[in-house]
Amino acid sequence: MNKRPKILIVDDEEDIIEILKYNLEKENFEVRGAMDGAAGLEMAHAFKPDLILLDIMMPKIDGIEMCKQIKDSGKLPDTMIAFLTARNEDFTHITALESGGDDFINKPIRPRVLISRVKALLRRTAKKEVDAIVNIKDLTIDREKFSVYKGNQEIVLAKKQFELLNLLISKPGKVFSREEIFNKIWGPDVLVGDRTIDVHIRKLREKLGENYIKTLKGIGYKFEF
Amino acid sequence: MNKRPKILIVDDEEDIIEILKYNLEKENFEVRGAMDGAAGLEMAHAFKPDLILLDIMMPKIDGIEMCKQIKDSGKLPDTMIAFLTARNEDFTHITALESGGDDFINKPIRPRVLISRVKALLRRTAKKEVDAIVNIKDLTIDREKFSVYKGNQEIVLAKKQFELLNLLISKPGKVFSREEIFNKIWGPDVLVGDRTIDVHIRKLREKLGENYIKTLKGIGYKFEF
DNA sequence: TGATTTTTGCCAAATATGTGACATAGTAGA
DNA sequence: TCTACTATGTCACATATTTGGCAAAAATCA
Repeated sequence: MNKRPKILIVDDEEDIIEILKYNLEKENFEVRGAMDGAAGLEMAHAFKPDLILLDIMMPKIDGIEMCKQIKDSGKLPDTMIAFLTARNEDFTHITALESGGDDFINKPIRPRVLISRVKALLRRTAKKEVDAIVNIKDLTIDREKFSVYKGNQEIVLAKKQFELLNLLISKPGKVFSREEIFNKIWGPDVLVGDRTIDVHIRKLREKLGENYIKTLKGIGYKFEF
Repeated sequence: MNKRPKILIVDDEEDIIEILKYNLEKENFEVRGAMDGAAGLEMAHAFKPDLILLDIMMPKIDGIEMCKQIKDSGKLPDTMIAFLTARNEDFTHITALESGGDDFINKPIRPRVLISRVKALLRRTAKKEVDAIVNIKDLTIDREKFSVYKGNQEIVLAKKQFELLNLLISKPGKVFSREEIFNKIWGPDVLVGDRTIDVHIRKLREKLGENYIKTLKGIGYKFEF
């Protein structure tokens, strides 16, 4: 890592901020604090931290609301948010994750745990790229050149076949329902029979081999890796 | 949010209803009140609220019973239920959770807290999307990949089996009545024999192992964690 | 114990998908 | 223009898998 990661702590208890700050600075992070949601929001946009540690229960704007505003604004796409919560607040956990938070850390906070969680979260930030060339299993898909290699053997795919493969590997492992496939490849208006997808899948399988595309009956298809 | 969320308050103290109503209406919610469980049930089905605030201690039908009846009927799948409880009633917390409640709000009620909890709960309703990946015991359920892992052993489930498991773990520990399961998985119209669920449960148990799904005779099934 | 409910093994019906043969349309090259 | 070729889509039928159901056995409750 080339620069000191920046962390913003938002909590209405000054003591907590101080303790966290002390521990994190010891690990060479750059730390700032804010004592309520409004101040936190402002500082988030000015300071552009890599990570925000956010207490849920706060006056004025609560942590969840603040998180939502940050995530919705889209202005800090690379900032991770972790909630600080009291134990036994299972419900808030769920809401917190739904608001777009990336993790939560239970109070009372144990410094060791805190540090390792923080580091783990920052590692996640580091890699976030989408590429024109995807390698998966022994396949290489080049979205720009419109070509697919198995090992270094080129496989020529027809357009629909390529689109289909491309869709499936856009989220390897994810199951795509037939409906989703129709909508994404044929568009919502085109009307084709329901055997059509099977046929294309079959042709793909003929060219690629049997061990890439898996059928889940009644559910859809997925690329297996 | 496009429409005014509807809230039903059920409490045997008129004062409480009035105070809550006043505060919630100020926030632009549509509020109704009922003074006992029976009336509450009736109004719940007629009014179809987004959220029910439910006192636990009530004459005739208590709050927990009322909650159970609503959740078991499966007819108001999108209605959240929050209990109003006096502090230090931990034991009721557990029962209340198992009855399917979604949150608790402690009395005495502080309007600020009330409002923010209510908003949080409604946010949950709106964004129906739950986490794609759930970990529980040694199981990992990935809703996107439509797959289940026990440790790192993949277990392949058929659609209905997956749906069933998914329902059960959506509230671990909660007892799902057969009726609720029917309504949620088959929908209110489909007609299948009442041994059908058992059969699917069996197949799930065959695949997962015996220690996950517990039968409560005459009541229903639950996922034990 | 008897009554009720659930589990289980076995099987049948319903459904979804795979496959081969074929129709159509578009395209490139002669 | 014609021909040969390919991509796409369709159909009918074969197959595989899932789902639902019954009845006997087992478990549980009262």
